[in-house]
Amino acid sequence: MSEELSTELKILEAAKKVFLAKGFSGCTTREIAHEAGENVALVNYYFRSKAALFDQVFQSAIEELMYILVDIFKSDISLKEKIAEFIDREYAFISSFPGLPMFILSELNREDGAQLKNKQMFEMVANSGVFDQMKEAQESGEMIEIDLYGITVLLMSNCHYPFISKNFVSSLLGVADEHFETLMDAHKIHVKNMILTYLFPIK
Amino acid sequence: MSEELSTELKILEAAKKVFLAKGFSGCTTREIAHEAGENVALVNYYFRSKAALFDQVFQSAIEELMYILVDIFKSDISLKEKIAEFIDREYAFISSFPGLPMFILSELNREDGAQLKNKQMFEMVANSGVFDQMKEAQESGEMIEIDLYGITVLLMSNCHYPFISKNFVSSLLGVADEHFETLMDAHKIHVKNMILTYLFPIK
DNA sequence: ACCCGTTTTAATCAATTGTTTAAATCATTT
DNA sequence: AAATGATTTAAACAATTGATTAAAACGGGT
Repeated sequence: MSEELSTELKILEAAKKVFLAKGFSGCTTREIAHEAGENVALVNYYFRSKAALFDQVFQSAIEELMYILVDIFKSDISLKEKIAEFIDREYAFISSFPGLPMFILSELNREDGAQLKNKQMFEMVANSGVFDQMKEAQESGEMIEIDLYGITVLLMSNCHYPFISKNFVSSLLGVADEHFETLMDAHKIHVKNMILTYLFPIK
Repeated sequence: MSEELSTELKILEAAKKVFLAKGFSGCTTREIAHEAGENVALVNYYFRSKAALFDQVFQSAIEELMYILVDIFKSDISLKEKIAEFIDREYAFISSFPGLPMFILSELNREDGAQLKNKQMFEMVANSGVFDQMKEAQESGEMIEIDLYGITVLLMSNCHYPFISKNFVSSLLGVADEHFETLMDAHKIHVKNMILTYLFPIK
């Protein structure tokens, strides 16, 4: 027997779904209320405004995405293992929420749009000792010379973009929806091999 | 002395600028008209509707992005050179229009949004003989086994995403705007090395 | 049964939206 | 200069937007 959600939670869940799919400018409060099966006025009653509700959804989306990073990077494994693990977990996670990367990136691009507030997450990565690990691996020659920006964009590019570009590439190459998951699995293998052998070349 | 643009062109250029920056749902016809310095009614007078104007902007954006691909792939150089050249030209082009990838991807994601109409471009790539070149390079063992999807997503990921994620990564790592171009130049080197050595490993 | 704070509802608000209209202006031809 | 068609303008249209209101319904405590 399914537990009934509170009205506030129903609206929040509906907002997540609708904002993720359509973005802030692409939907209305009425649409969110209808998705939640509640009265329009309740959106403002519980969340003050559309913008405030959006902000709550956005910040939690960011945190969900960053959590994987923090969780892996503070663990007690080698840098190479961390990166391999990150790619695996990132693909698995985004497969469950394919709209998440596009949502975050496009809303960060919107004028007067979402802002990264919670730098706490980044600081947790910084304090995980992973940067020392990087420096060490580079000094020993195990890892190539590459800065934090390069490694970040390299990983994010190859983990996020395949999902972001689904509609584009699929319609360009004529890929059916049911084949997408298989393609993504195959692509992850390529990405892992490519990035790991590039960052950690066999001497 | 600057040549005066026709009203129709002024509106079209303004529409490109505004749509690229804010997307279809993120702007109004009045905003476009104001950017063009023209009366609101002229938008509909020349382009029938906001949607029709958008469609025109979107299709031309797609064509601009695809033109590089066609132009390089039909040229008479080796596959490896084509890929290297593609990365160079893609970075140079997108540096001039940094909003283009995000615009196309996010509008293709929008419900009832933009659709890829012009498959002519893809057919020109298909007819360029580049697929035969791929098959040949793989049979000779010069290139690794990877399908068209894999190679497409690999290239697009590493050429588009760095620009798409500018706001995200910049604010995450605290990168100032004036350093972005330098970072991007450095990143292109990594991307080129990484992709080329992965696809064409030295035996 | 009554009270009282919380939640929910339907109705309404002013502002903004894309689009249309009808009149005014312009440019070209006769 | 008169006439014609194309262009431009200001005004208005109905529909939709985020948000607010006041009254109704609900629920726990006495």
